Amino acid sequence: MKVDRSEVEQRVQRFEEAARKAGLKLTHQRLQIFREVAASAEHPNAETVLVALKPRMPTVSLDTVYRTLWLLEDLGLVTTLGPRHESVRFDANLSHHHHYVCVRCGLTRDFESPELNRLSIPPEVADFGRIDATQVEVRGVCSRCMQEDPKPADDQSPAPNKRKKKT
Amino acid sequence: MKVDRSEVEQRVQRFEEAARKAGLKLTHQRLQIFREVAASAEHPNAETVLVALKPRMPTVSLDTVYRTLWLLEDLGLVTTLGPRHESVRFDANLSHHHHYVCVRCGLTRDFESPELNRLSIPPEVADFGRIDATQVEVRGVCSRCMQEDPKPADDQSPAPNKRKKKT
DNA sequence: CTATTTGCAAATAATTTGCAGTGCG
DNA sequence: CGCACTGCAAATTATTTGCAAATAG
Repeated sequence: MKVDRSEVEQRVQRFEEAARKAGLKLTHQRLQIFREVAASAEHPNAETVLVALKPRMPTVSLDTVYRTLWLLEDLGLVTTLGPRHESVRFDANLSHHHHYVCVRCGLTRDFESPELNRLSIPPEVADFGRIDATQVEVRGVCSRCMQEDPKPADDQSPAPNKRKKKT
Repeated sequence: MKVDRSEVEQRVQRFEEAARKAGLKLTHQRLQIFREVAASAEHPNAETVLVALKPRMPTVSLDTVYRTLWLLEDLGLVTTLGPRHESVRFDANLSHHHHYVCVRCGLTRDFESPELNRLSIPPEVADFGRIDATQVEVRGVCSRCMQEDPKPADDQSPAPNKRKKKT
């Protein structure tokens, strides 16, 4: 499943601009790695990106792919699915519920809502396959983290290359 | 954050019954591990469960915790948050969108819905912290996986102890 | 030119597995 | 009282890091 060529070009352009603005070097690797994620609607992981890149660039290494992808995340040009470096978490709540997740510390809390239990999903989603369940995920910064540092999570200020820490 | 004692007891009872029905041994470790997850609203990971258990059971090992937690998942008594053994996936789609996720193979597809972009979140959720975004996750089994094996995902049939495979 | 970035290989972290002893049913 | 279950230690997988060589600007 490919993303529209025009959309890809637009994304790439946004990247080039952001990189330039942040004073980052526009290397062949970075361009290709970003293009790969931007062109895929499959939400690839690092390994997948590497494999897709190999034919074009036989020498890229997995670590460069990782470094670039996290860099892109820092720049706000890609997001991640699922918990970042975190480990699997287990949930013994079997009733239909929804989640509030703190994007800083990973704190996750359940909440219930009969209304949210009955969302109407666009009909085209059914084309992807069978639908078994529907859940709302609310993302934000929890009260505790807000106290520690009230800066906005979507901070676009020029602070590239910051390294992520373990939780 | 603790779960109601009565709720915990109910969950434990459900576990004991399920284990007995499946012919599994009700060991001290299993009981305690389940009780720990059942009593926490924090969705602990294996490590956290282990640490919580240590005072009561200084000899439990991390691998037993893992084995038990996956067993509980097989029994349908706990679910997992975040991708199971999977790796982080990256998403270059910056517009507000939602996800369809195949629980068998991990395939993830975006979809858009102006309606779902404006969900009303229960006010008590704001108590957890700041709300930055809201996303719907639709789970199911994708068409491809359905073809391979149309069995229901919530299959409660007596097939315990099955081992999970890598994706 | 020269600070960034890359590729390699070795280091970590999370999770799994083989095996011998232990205990539940 | 046997076979499922456990604990240990070693294996595997995903991701990160140190460092010398390569390269964008």
